[in-house]
Amino acid sequence: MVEFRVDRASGLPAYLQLGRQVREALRLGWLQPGDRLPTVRDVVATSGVNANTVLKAYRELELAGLVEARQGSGTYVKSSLGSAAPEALDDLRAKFAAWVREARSAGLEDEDIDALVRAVLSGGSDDGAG
Amino acid sequence: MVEFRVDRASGLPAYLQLGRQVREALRLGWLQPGDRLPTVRDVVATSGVNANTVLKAYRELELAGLVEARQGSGTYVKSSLGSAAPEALDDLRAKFAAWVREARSAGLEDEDIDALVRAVLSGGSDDGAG
DNA sequence: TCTATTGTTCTAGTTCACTAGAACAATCTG
DNA sequence: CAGATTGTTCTAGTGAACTAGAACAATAGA
Repeated sequence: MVEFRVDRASGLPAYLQLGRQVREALRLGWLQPGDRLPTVRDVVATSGVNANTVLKAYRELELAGLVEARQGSGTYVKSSLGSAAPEALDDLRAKFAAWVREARSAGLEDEDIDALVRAVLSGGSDDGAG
Repeated sequence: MVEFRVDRASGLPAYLQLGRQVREALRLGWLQPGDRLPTVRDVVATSGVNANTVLKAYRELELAGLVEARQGSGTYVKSSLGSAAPEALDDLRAKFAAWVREARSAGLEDEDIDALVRAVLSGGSDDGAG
């Protein structure tokens, strides 16, 4: 079962946060075809957002072909998104977690780590000769 | 000189994107006290956002004590944010870039990498025993 | 002083995210 | 069939983000 976390202070619309979390869960294998998402009313009770907002998120996922809504039953995962083997993901996650630990012990705050990661991922400069 | 990139499709308000980019540049040492930010009109011409939007971003940075606006002259960096040594940052960046390359060669798409990174950074589960 | 540059303020309006509440429709269970 | 559960639709309204355009204020430099 996926647990949604909606951060109202992030500035990102709630329906986008919900959609992103489902997509991430799909990529990491936490959600697989056939799994049921939390009901709209569940999410309303858990996260405090309005039913229409949840519905908007679910509808976009359905338009993308990722989930399927069955009235009276629930919303189910329709197709997967992951492109990597679970073992590879585990291995990479462990290595990245180690890197994070090293960064922390080097004195970096969480925001520093975030900035660094974001710079590499969006910038794409992976050669040290720049 | 910082180059702003405003992605209107990201869902994140433009003024937040601008503010975040300045903060990240401060954390990575790309901006230092005394440096001048692009003028409001520059940003307008470059990114296409409205002057009021740019001003909103700059004003929040000024409220945070990070920059100082001097009418007729420009907006200048007032204080730093980085908590780590430049060499440590370089070293960590190289290591993380290597990890990204490894992830790509393992078949992960950029979105997979993003999901994995986000999960580790926000979840904090860095032990493989979960 | 004069001129260009830059930050600043103001008004007016549009679009989108979100809320609130109610009602309807399909499915499952007994 | 009856009742509970779930997704769905609808109307109305609020507030934030953003746009557009104009004008003002302070600084730097000739």
